[in-house]
Amino acid sequence: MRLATWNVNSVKARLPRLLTWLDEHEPDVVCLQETKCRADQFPAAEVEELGYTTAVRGDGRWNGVAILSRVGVEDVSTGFPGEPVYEGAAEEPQLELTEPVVLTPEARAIGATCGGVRVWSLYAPNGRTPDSAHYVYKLEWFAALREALATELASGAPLVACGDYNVAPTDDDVWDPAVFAHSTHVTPPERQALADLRAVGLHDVVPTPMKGPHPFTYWDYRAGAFHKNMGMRIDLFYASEDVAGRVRSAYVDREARKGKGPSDHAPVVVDLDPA
DNA sequence: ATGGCTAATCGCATTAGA
Repeated sequence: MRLATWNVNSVKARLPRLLTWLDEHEPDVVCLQETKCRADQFPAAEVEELGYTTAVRGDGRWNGVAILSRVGVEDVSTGFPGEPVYEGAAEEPQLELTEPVVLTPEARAIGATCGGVRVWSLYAPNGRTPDSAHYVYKLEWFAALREALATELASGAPLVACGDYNVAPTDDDVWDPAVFAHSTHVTPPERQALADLRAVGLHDVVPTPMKGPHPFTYWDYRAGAFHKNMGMRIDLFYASEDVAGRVRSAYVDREARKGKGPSDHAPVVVDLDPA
């Protein structure tokens, strides 16, 4: 069974590359993040032609997550209990004041059971700066995620929680720790949030880099960062113990970051032995 | 050759990404 996670940075802008990638790599399950489109605008028909059924969550602007599967999609959860609402959204001007503003959680998580594995596609809040409300929201989001996944893990079912975590687990997971000294993605509370997730029974399946010593998954579009391998490992594949024990291989497909019109993230691909 | 941002939006400038 082949699973993958990929922040595509707009599924519409990336659709030709996504379809080519699916055709070439033939994954059974793909978790997508930053689809940046409403659920009803997701190109479901195009991926269905390649044999995939879809579970999609998107509210139209930023964010957006999806699961593609050719081994079934059952028991879809559009989000998890306790998802925090980002209050900063309330500061945006409202054009229509006739109705009270109802804030809903952003489209950052979707779960489904695919081929007997509980799969979550996750897109953690960025955090922006460590002194921002968005950073507080990020930590709250991780805390709620931990509770939700702990509940699911208690059932004993095989589980995968993969996606763009927006946290580099160690200093080895950023190209230059000094550059991130006062930034999000590397602060002790963010790394503790990852440790708290591992503490409830999740294992970090670290992929093999296809080049260089670091399995980076993200490179900024600017300043030739990819060319210079100025990257970060922030797309993570967390798995329950039994799934982690079935991992035959895991790698970063940095080929998908090359060429014209790539996402700024590369897919992480994980092959599992049969249960 | 993998290159110096990119995508979406009530757009021609702003916001967000990380």
